[in-house]
Amino acid sequence: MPKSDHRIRVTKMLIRRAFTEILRNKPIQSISVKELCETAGINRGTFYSHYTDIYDLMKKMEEEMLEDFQQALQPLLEVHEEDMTPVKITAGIFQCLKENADICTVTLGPFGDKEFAARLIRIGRDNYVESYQRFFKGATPRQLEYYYAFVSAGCIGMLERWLAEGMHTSAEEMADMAEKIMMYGIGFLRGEKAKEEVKEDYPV
Amino acid sequence: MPKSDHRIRVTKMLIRRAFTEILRNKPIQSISVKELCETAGINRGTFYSHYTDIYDLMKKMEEEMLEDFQQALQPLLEVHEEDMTPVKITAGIFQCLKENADICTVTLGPFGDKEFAARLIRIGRDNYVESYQRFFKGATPRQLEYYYAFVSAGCIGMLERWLAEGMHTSAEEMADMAEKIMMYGIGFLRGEKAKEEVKEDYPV
DNA sequence: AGGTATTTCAACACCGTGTTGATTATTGTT
DNA sequence: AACAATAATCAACACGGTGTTGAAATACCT
Repeated sequence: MPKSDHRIRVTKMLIRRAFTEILRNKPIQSISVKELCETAGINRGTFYSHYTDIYDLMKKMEEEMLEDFQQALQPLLEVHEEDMTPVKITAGIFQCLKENADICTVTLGPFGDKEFAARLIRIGRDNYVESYQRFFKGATPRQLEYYYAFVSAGCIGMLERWLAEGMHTSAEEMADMAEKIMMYGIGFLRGEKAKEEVKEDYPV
Repeated sequence: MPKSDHRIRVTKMLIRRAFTEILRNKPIQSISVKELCETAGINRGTFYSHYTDIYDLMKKMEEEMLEDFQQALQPLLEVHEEDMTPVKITAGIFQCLKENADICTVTLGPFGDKEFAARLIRIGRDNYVESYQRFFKGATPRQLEYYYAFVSAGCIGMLERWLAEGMHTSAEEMADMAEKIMMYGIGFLRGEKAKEEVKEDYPV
């Protein structure tokens, strides 16, 4: 039982390369299987033996990226050492997305898939929300809900802008900005005077 | 020259009603003109005399919604009285979207159009950014850029959640939450202790 | 080299598309 | 009420992409 045939890997690679290639100048809804196979240089029947349609292809590509993402996130969250600050975790996330930039730029781009961003958010959600929940006992569940909705979407928004600008800023700097905005809101633009007041209350 | 034929308005109404109806349980990419016309109860040729395809229909619907949106926003931004607080403006925005809920729920929903949300953001952008720019002289342009990317996407995220939950929370409360998160970040969950420190610095 | 798995190729019926021209129905105007 | 103009309907059409088939060719792994 050969778990990975060389031909299959080549074929999938060709398909995916052609897919991201086409997706650069054309929205996904106007990509046909025929066109994809022509630019990939493979037979149309071969495509159908791996995917059911274009959207199935996209879903599967996203799936694999998310697995990478989760795998990269795991060690960051497990290590409970004192030098594992929230900023480092966030930086790790940015770094991971930078490494999968080819997929992320299209799937998070203007023609991208909203559901993908939503799933990206959900992964972080479970890990963060409970520590927030436990900590901010004064806050209502609804407030927590909306706070999370805001900051998660906000991070994605920052991420999209980052990818759109070619990721010139370092992952660490991005993480630092994201962290500060989440912590201090607009105070982020005024420096970090409020930092010390909040620091000791923040859950690790 | 009859500027508005009764038949046309009826037809368009039927089309749009059927469109939002179908969009409730199915992504836009799998909606065919044929299916749309059948549920709308009109001839397929009639559709093509008004729109070129499904996406053209969506774009035109969004267009009209955005005009409404901009019109509703205008008076809020023009009035420079002291009782026109940022919260009231934001509340006005939420209220406007609530009134166009039928379109917004689908176009901002999981199967919605990313570009629509992006345009919604851009409308507010020009108005807000310059006042931020003028005020936060210490901040770099890039920081401003990313701050705006974060909070605009954050507001949309909150909005999506709001629409998804049936808009039970009042527009004012939503606006208040959004405002506080933008201002104080996670401090929002801890009450408003930091409020006074920042207030006098915030641009009207 | 062997048998197996994958890709290729041509062909097929099927369905939605976008357009056409003729016909019918509805509108605003006189 | 009668008119011309406009809009909606209908049937029909060519076109192109879809998804599947079976046989032949090719590449893989041991």
